[in-house]
Amino acid sequence: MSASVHDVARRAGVSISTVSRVLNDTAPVSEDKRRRVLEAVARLDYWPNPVARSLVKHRTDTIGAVLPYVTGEFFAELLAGLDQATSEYEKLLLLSASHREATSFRTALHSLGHRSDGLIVMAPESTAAQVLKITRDELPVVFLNTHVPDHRAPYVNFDNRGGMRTMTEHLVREGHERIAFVRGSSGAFDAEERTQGFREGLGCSASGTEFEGDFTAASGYVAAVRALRATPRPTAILASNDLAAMGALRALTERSIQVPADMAVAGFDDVPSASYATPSLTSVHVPIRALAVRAVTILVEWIQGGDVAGSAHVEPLAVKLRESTGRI
Amino acid sequence: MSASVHDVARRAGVSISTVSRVLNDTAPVSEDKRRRVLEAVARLDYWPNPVARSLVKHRTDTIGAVLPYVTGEFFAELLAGLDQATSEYEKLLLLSASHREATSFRTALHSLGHRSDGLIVMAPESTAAQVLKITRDELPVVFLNTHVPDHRAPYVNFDNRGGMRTMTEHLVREGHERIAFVRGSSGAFDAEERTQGFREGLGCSASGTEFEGDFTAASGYVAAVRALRATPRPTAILASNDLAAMGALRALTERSIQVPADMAVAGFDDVPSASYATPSLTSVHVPIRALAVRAVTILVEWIQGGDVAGSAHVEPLAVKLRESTGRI
DNA sequence: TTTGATTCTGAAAATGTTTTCACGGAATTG
DNA sequence: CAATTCCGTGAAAACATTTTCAGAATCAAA
Repeated sequence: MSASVHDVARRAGVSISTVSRVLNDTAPVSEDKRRRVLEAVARLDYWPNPVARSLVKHRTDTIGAVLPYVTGEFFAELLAGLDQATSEYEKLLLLSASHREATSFRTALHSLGHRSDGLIVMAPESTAAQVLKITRDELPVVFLNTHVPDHRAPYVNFDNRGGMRTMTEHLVREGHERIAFVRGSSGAFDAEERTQGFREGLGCSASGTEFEGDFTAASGYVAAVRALRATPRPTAILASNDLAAMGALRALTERSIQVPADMAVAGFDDVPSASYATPSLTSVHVPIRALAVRAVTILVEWIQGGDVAGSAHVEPLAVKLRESTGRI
Repeated sequence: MSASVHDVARRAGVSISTVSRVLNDTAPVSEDKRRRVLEAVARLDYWPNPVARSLVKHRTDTIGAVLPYVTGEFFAELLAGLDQATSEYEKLLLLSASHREATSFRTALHSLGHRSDGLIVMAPESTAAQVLKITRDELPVVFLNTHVPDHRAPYVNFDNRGGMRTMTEHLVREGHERIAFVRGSSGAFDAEERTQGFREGLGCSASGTEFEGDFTAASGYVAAVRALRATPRPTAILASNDLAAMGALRALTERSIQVPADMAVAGFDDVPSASYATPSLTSVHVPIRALAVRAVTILVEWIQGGDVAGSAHVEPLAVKLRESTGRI
């Protein structure tokens, strides 16, 4: 068992209050005793127990993150942002992923509640109101890529709809009149928004065919195969995310369909490997890492007593053109 | 402020001990009082404060993970495994990444120490002894992909050397006599092992040229460019990980070098996107997700009092052949 | 010299739980 | 019927800190 304040106090010949005062620099202590305390701390290799500390200070120096899942490059980037920001603010990151159904979501929020000073919640398949009903304003919550219709809490989103609209408009402008669209997971807020954006972007000169999908490479593969069988055949495949686009790309290369000559392909997210695909993948760039940092920054400011009431950010997204849609 | 045991006890007209007994089912309580307690709990939406609980029980139901960084698909898979296993065991995951230098490593270990019941440590650039010197046997530590020369602690590794040796041998057998090798980060245990494996696999009939690298796509790109200039030109590029292999692949496609016809390419890790690259990437398959699960399982067993003294696992690795080395 | 402020210090309270202890009453045993 | 066991219960201790409170000592000002 490791040393406690009492051990340090005994060894230094002072009271535990004095030890605490030295360690936290919270009140003047005579030079003599300070030296003795410090020496005892070093000798015993004493580290204050953060649990006891949290109990009395009502502060855990920990930030909780509730995510739907953690696989894929998109989440790797997201986590990298969360990790970077939290460690910059000298906080720890308490992770609770794999939460898609409401019940596990609920328990996750509760067990993270007292263990962290605030939460970053990404719940594209849920809504902010449901989350806030559980935390009941007892805990700062900043939402990330989540629908917050009443703007009741700070959030950091990106323009799923606008990004996809811009991408679609670009394809139409490039002369594509029939575009196959691979949808994302049904029921997910961001997937719906992207689908909306696609429809808006089509305008009146182009027509779109939508295929089921769930953000996986497999779903993109299947959609591409089905798209190839359609008559007349579409000239472009636009997927709801890069992973699905990669799946589509694979289906096409396997069948020796030239990309972009015979079929253009585009994705969404612009994950790192999009630029390393062959052909490199045109995608809607989402600076998710920076957005995660931004969310943490807002949360930390809130925790430290700052006013973040109106902190709502919707990042505009731009298209990153690459080989898979031609005319690099 | 949320309700405490005292509030529940007062409302139910019992003592706090009784409330605790009902909630933890730790001693018989009369049916009448049990009902009243449960009703008060529901009414006040009471959730026991886990911090206070941890303080007295010396148990946090949290598992700490100390990682060198969190970017890339490899780490996404690793985290997915950690997350999956911890949530299965109803534990939380406390993450502390971005630790490569010894000093931040030290503070990370200390602050994770009292906040978690045990640690999963991946420190390829460090050694187990250094870590254990800090935790001083006060905390269960299971190592993942880390050098534990004295087998003093349980670890879950995979055969970096053997995997790379097998891959090299395969290339040699396929007729490659000059192979360019892209090294991983110097100083990292796994990088060194892979380099060793490459050298061993060459045998006497083939010759290898090694290029600097650091597990990034950029380093693979640069190495490939340099390899192309070498005379005589190598016929295969073998990278220390898939990301670097993707970078090499990119350099080659940009220069219209046919893969695998003009140049074979292979990687290590077999990340999900390796199978979606064009051409799909031959790689040494590392079941990192399953290995992470295994590490957590060992740790949890240890925490629950099991005997894990001899738990050392080194996963043998197999080569996954794909298009980038021909003869799928 | 007295007053008042300032500096330093330790005892004790507080944080929100679980667990130990002691005790009364009921049930069981001889 | 006495002795023993068992069940149900609340008071109090314990966990490892920080913080409040009050008191002692020192020092400056009047």
